[in-house]
Amino acid sequence: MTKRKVANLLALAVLAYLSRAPMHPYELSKTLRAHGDDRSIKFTHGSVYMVFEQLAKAGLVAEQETTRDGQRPERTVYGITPAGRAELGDWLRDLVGTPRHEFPAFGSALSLISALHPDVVVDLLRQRLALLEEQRAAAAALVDSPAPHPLFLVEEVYRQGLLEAEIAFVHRFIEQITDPVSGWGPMWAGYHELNS
Amino acid sequence: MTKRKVANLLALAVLAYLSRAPMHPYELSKTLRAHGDDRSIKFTHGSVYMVFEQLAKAGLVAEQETTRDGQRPERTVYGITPAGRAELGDWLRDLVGTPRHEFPAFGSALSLISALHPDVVVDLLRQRLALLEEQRAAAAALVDSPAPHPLFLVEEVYRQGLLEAEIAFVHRFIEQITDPVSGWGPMWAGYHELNS
DNA sequence: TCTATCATGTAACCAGTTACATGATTTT
DNA sequence: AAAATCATGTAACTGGTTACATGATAGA
Repeated sequence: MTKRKVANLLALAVLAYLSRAPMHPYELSKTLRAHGDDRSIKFTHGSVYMVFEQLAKAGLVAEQETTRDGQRPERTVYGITPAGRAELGDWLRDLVGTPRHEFPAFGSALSLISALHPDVVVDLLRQRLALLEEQRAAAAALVDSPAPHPLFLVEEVYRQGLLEAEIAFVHRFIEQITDPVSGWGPMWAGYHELNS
Repeated sequence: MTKRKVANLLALAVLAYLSRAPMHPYELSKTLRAHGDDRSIKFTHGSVYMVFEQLAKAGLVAEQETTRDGQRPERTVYGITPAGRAELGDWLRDLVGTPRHEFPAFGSALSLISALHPDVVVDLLRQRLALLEEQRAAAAALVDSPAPHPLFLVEEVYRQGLLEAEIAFVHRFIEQITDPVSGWGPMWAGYHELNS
């Protein structure tokens, strides 16, 4: 996997949309939000412009025309280049075919969690559980809503699966701490006294 | 959740370790790797120095002494401040108690996957499955290895849960595409012809 | 007509990664 | 004694976020 000229996943979305039709950055920004792509890709208004610039510099998109509508600012329309099309395909295949190590924040927190007292951890986990269950309900509503084709919601289904797994994990974790006979609580609390 | 002065999760780990004993950046870097924290937190040698600087600027750690060992470069030892201790606790509680929306790369790819032909998608998913199963085996080996206390592996257990969920999802997705009677393959392929 | 919001873009700042630098050990 | 690796740090580049700017509609 040799380094991509533009690594940001927003760039992947830009290439994907431009492979359908040329657009100017603002329009793309709107389209992304309209399609709910902000659920799966992180971007802001400003970053869209940045990505266009980077893609242009890398030769993956090219300025196509500059139009003006009344006295509004000029709009620069970009189209995808053949190199851009190739990159789009290659990148997508890479992402789908090869899992990469990621760093979810909750995992990081777990690795340092012994710095908290077990009693507060249990409280926090219960709170998390409640919030996760809310998210689960929201995701379920989305997935069950009428859609053009379930393929367009497949990413939500994936999230749901992850959510479900996290909920199960938090449940088990709470039990491991609080189990009255073999729970980690006392040992953890003791260890906690020692330092702090 | 008012904005943190230093947002990088590496900073959280630094605070956690310094809450035990003062250290200099290089030593901390080594300690983190020795503890396998690089599985849950992304950092490089260089970023550790950066984070110390940021933390110092924010008043969460403070330079404590500057020592020199033979003709090696000077080492600057930092200690956590009371403000740092407070930030550590607050931040951890926030991370554990409140789930935040994240953007796994596979999810982003899924949201754009219709740009690929369904046949290659199935191939790629099968490849992914094989790699995921390897990771699962590796994670299982880790979790089953003898450890001081399972609490120190709780983060790996979490990862395992996510992995398991992803494997299940990929399985189902493959079936949805390839099912001979109601599979999405043909429709998807047709739609794909239209543009490109 | 005033205010709010939309449409479009630029610029400044900050954080993170990579590469570089250099003396000290250890290995061959 | 040469080569490799460790120990420690700095600097340059680059990417991403936030804030700012400004004319145009639309709503009150």
